[in-house]
Amino acid sequence: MINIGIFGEQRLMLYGLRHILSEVGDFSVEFITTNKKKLIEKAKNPILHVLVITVFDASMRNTNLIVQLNLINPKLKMLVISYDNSQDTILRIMKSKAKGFLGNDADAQELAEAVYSLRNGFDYFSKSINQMVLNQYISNIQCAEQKENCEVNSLSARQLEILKLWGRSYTNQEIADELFISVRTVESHKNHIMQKLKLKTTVDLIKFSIQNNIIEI
Amino acid sequence: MINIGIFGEQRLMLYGLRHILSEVGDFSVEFITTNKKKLIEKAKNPILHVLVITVFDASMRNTNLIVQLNLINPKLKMLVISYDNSQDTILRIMKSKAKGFLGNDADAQELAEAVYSLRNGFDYFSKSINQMVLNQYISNIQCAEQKENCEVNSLSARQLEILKLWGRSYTNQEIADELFISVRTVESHKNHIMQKLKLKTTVDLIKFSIQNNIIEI
DNA sequence: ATAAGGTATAGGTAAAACACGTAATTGTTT
DNA sequence: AAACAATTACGTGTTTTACCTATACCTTAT
Repeated sequence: MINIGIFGEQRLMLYGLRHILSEVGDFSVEFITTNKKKLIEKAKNPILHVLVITVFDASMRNTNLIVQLNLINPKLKMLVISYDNSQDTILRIMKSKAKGFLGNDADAQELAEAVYSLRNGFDYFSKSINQMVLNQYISNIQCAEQKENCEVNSLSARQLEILKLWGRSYTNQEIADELFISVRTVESHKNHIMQKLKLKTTVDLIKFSIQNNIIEI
Repeated sequence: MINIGIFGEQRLMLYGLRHILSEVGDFSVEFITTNKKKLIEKAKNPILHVLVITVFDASMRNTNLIVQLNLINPKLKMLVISYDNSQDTILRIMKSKAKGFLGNDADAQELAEAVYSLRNGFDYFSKSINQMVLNQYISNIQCAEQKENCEVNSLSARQLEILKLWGRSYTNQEIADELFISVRTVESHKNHIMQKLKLKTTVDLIKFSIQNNIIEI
């Protein structure tokens, strides 16, 4: 008997998954919830084996939740079912320490297989996910093992200062003038910030900054 | 007995809905499919009463499908279940001649109610949705009274589409590829958006988009 | 004490994004 | 018929990023 929790924003999806799980294997669905706070409470329960998380895509909101859950209960195996199964999404989900991923084309049988795999300590990826993505994932894991914390606290005072000004819609030139440094230095700082946080686009950086109260919306 | 078809891109969701429907009412699920061509074939069947369509959001791809289905079989009532229940999405789905809309917080009971309503010739919208739409009208009125400043609605469908993709960290090139247009056109759209909203920086545009539920954090 | 590592500074180069024009086409509204 | 908005796209110049290298400074670990 495998104890399962189900989380997601779409209630009907959760009900559906509960039905499917009750049919395809020896599973006990302990809870289903659309509420993050409740989820975080329930995720602490050590009897829980697998947490099924349904998401839209790999937005920060979703990946952060997975990271957070992993910190709270590292033994809990997370299986992510995403509506969007683009490469980028898959990689970001896996980076956030989920143990399994199912895309749009997964069926009930694959869901069961995935749950069993996770319970037995193996990762599980949808068959449709190609090898290239898997390879990238592996290299990302190795990378993540080397350098652990990619958090707000890892940013220096100066880096935060630049981020804050930029978040107030300052241009690089204006930031440079404000801080009496070269525009190139401002650029360098931003580059370093992006590297540190492992972000790729401006949009991601702004989202990160908002979420971490560095800039105000 | 109400004859139902189910369509959507996520197989597990479809299985789940079939389970739920078989439990909550006197429904006969005639087919489920993730394939648009098959859907269009099956939608012609006059015995079909209600078509349940699960979508991600109100992208052109989705709204066009609904419009198309309505042309093929105007008697078929379409119930849309959307993952994204932002105001924009709801309004767009409503415009595309779907007869019902369920958001994330709908449960099995509401699904059944919606199907019965549609079968009986009534429209059905999630209770929470009504409130949201109402709120939007209120904010529109306030907006009109104050300024022309909160012009979310002034953005065209295409402009919103570009904004949403960009908000998911797509590069201009990726947006262009996705929509089969030139990178220069994407730039033009962004320029027009900035002009319309009277914004000056990328940062401002992202903040605006987050505040107006155009992009997710 | 010397090496290693992070930080702040800044430049080179190429690519991407942006600002500000112009403009053809299409559809809608008046 | 004329006016207007939306979609498409290009020209041109500026700004910002991406990805490097590099130096000076400071702390920490060996």
